[in-house]
Amino acid sequence: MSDTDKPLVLVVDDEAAQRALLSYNLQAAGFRVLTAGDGEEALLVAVESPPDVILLDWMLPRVSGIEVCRQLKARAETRQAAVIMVSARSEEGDRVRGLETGADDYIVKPYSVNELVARVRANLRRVRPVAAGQVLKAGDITLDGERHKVSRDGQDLHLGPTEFRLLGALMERPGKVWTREALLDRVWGRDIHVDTRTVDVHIGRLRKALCAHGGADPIRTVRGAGYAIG
Amino acid sequence: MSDTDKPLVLVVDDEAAQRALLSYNLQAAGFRVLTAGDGEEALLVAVESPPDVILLDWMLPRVSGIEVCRQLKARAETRQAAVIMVSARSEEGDRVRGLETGADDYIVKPYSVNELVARVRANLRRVRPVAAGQVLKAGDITLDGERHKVSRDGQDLHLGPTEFRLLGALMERPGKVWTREALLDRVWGRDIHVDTRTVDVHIGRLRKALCAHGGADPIRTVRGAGYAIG
DNA sequence: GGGGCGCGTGACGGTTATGTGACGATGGTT
DNA sequence: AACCATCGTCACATAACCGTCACGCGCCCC
Repeated sequence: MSDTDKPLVLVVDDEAAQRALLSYNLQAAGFRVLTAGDGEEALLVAVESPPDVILLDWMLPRVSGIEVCRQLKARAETRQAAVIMVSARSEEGDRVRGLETGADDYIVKPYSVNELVARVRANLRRVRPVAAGQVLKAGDITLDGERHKVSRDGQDLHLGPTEFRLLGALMERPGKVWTREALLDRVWGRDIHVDTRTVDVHIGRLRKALCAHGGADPIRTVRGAGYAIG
Repeated sequence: MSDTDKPLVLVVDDEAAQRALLSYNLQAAGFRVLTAGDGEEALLVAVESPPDVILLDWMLPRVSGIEVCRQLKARAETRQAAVIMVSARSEEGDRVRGLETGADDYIVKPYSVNELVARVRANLRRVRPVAAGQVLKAGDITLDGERHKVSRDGQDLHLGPTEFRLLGALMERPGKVWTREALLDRVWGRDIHVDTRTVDVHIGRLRKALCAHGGADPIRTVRGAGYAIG
């Protein structure tokens, strides 16, 4: 139940001891953790159950971390995950190459566990504020990312999964006008073949849910542009 | 629709791999991307559909990047685009020569994709503030590109999509007198066949909207030339 | 002063974007 | 197996918006 809500971190490292250490600490910090011992396994696992954050060791047997990162960023299921490259070297060249392939952050060994967890949190908050369990507010609407609950004026509301994610996206930046394409990217995932009008329908359902106990429509339609909240 | 709103970036590089990498990352960052493999192609493409930002490799076959830049800055269609020169060398001399020919920015290989995207964004803010989500002010009028909101003296105003874009164009350069043709290019998009008088009508509607809550007409008509704001 | 020209503007028909109810498909649960 | 919730698509209605026209006015130049 509340287990599926927790952010999912994938740890990719060829040393079992390292995997165990990170896994333990990350779980203690409230994340679900998957592990993989090499690049191929990492790709399989990541596609199977797409993580929110991926800790990727630079040195991997067979397939290099850099290549894994490239492939992760090329797949629809894993593209929006935050990738943190972990490296034993500190050369600037590697750093540059790591970021070039699309890594979102970079951490150099040796590091403290606290620092690592902090980095994971920071990236998570950036990529998935709702999944990070933050509480968002816009006007009289409150969205609890941890409990997956939405309330208006104290009244709890019932939303479907898609409506919840849609509202989450809108509330990440109250006032910002999202195009339908941007919302499809954010809520449905990239290159999912879904008609852009589907957004309209779900906005309609979301509106109905938000106004179930009365109150004005909090969602603003901007003709020719998209939708915004607040 | 919202597609026309997205900023357009032209990538000029003779290496296909480089073009693909940049293209992918820029698209992921929300830009539309065109590519060209040499200087001649770049000029053709740029005139055909004028980009907002041009990434121009220094080393190009046949025509040098510096020459392409000069020609781009000499043409009306591409003059207002931001040109970012990309160079493998780091000599100060080249940098100076690059900026002398009219390049707006300069980036040296190797660079991280994040850095590059940041540079593109920065230049875009200068060239296309509204699409970049900037907030523009002219007198007592405020236009918020991200929220698609216009207010005067604190009062929110309601504008149609075309009026919004029209006001955006005018406010990007307060005081500048725009010809009707220039506004048609900018607001309606080129290769749209629309009567130039249509501009007048929309200026009229815009005026009405801007003065809905009182205040003087902020738009100045320059007889025989066009319109300006501020 | 008169004519020409450029501009402002109200009206109007056509087009487009959006709201919304209905429907079948899907997958999980009892 | 039947039920329930949710999803994506479609079709239709409607309201907002657009582009054009026509008319009238004021400015400018002769």
